[in-house]
Amino acid sequence: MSRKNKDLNLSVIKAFKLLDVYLNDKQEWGVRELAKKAGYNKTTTYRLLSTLESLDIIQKNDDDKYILGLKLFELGNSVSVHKSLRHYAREPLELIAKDITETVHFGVLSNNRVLYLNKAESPLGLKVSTQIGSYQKAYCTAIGKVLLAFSSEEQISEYLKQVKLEACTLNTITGSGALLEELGSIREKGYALDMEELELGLICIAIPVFNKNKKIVAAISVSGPSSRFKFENIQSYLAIIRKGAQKIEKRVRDYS
Amino acid sequence: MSRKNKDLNLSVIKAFKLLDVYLNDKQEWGVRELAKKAGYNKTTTYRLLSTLESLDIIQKNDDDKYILGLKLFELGNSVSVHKSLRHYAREPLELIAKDITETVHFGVLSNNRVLYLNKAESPLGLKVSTQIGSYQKAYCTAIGKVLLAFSSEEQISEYLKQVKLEACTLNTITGSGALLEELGSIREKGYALDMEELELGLICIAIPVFNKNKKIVAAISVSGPSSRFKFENIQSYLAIIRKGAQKIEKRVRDYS
DNA sequence: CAAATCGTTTCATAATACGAAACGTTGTTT
DNA sequence: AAACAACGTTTCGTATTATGAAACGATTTG
Repeated sequence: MSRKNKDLNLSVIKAFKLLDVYLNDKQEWGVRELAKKAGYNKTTTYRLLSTLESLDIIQKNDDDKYILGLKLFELGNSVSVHKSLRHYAREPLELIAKDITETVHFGVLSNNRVLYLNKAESPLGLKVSTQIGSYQKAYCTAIGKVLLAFSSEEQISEYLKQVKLEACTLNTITGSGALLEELGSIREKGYALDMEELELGLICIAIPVFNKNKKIVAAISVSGPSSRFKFENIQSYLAIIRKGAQKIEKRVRDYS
Repeated sequence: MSRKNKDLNLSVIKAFKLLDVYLNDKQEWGVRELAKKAGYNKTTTYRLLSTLESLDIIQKNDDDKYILGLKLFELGNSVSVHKSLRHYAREPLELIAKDITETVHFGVLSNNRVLYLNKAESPLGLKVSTQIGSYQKAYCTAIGKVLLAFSSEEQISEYLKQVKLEACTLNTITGSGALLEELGSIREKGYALDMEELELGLICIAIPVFNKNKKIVAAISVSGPSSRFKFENIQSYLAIIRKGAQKIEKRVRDYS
């Protein structure tokens, strides 16, 4: 292992790599399988897990499997970044979800991806279900495209430089020119659509949330299965979402 | 430093102790002040912070101060413990808060304390505001007393053995006998009141949430300033809260 | 009842975390 | 403008600690 720029604490990095495994796979692990997955010796893994357990970062469930602990829940809720945004959006999102009966998301751009800050789920059985705090590609989601569309030109060109537009479905926009055109169209219309560009059968509509300086601070999206999402409803959906967006905008006027 | 039962990874413990500081104090720190607060050498603290920063567990704000990072937000939202409870309670809490216009909390007992799993805040300016994921004393809060009251006899006597009933205000119940009597009264009435027992000027009312086996799984409380909380409203408050509790109970019938 | 698998412990060794001191910047005081 | 103070950051030799193969005891499985 070569010397890094700064000499970081390797044990700490290992500990968090273990936690990271929980984000990408299942939520309960034995020592040996987690060690294998993370690529560590089982003794090391055991000791790290024991340490994390002593801190309530990890805890054991009834089957003696290791799961993420409540201390992480506590720490996660103390993160101040975007805290007011998360908070202000909550009630309006709930009302939109209730009116439209589809899942509503609220997010911002963070490191070229959409970061979901909050959501309100559809009451129906068949629904989109995403994890708050998780990330998604921006270029093939309605919420991501609307966030990009109202970003500055520099941000958009930076995005196109850094992100590879890979096809997720046959509908995914994979050309820079086509995406720029789409973003222009979104700016004109004031909303974005995702017509099964991320996933087949999944349709979304999204609108921006601005601060008092007309700068975009976040976006709201509504997602549902193509079987329920009818074109004739889009205008009524938009009216409902805009009402929610306006409530949020009133509360985040000074956000930058 | 003497040898512990298990040899835990000290670096990992130190890293999380740093994060813990954020829970009890402010949310942005410089290296030296955080080192002083945590009791570590500034070089060690710097290296741990750098490590955590490389993992997005910590990030720097615009003033180059270290704050909790979005990776923690992501991890915290992935904690599976009580996840369904948190989720199911959300919309009903929002409706209660809207109807009563006071802050609503939803919590469980965890290690002899109340763990707040969710909340919905009062729309009013003067309001109670607690952090989701944080803890509070059980014996002097309405939500804690109702959770205790409907616990098993063993759990209650264990609680009394382990917890010291310290006075928070002049109204705090500090005697075991008096608390047992209060819990009995709560079981009879079906709800608990906190008449400024935790904090002067703060009044709460709480009711239990049961699963289909009539076992308590959580509780809902409504909290407000004594200036607004009138006795004549209690019955109407209870009706609203019970409606919300029933909605949650329908969804958590199988929770144990 | 033997074999396999689990979480856990041991121990000598190699790796790395450590802190005092120095460094380069920045903002403030004289 | 010079001196000072406080900050985050880097250096380097040393001492602490993390490491993993192997062994262990307990369950589970064939």
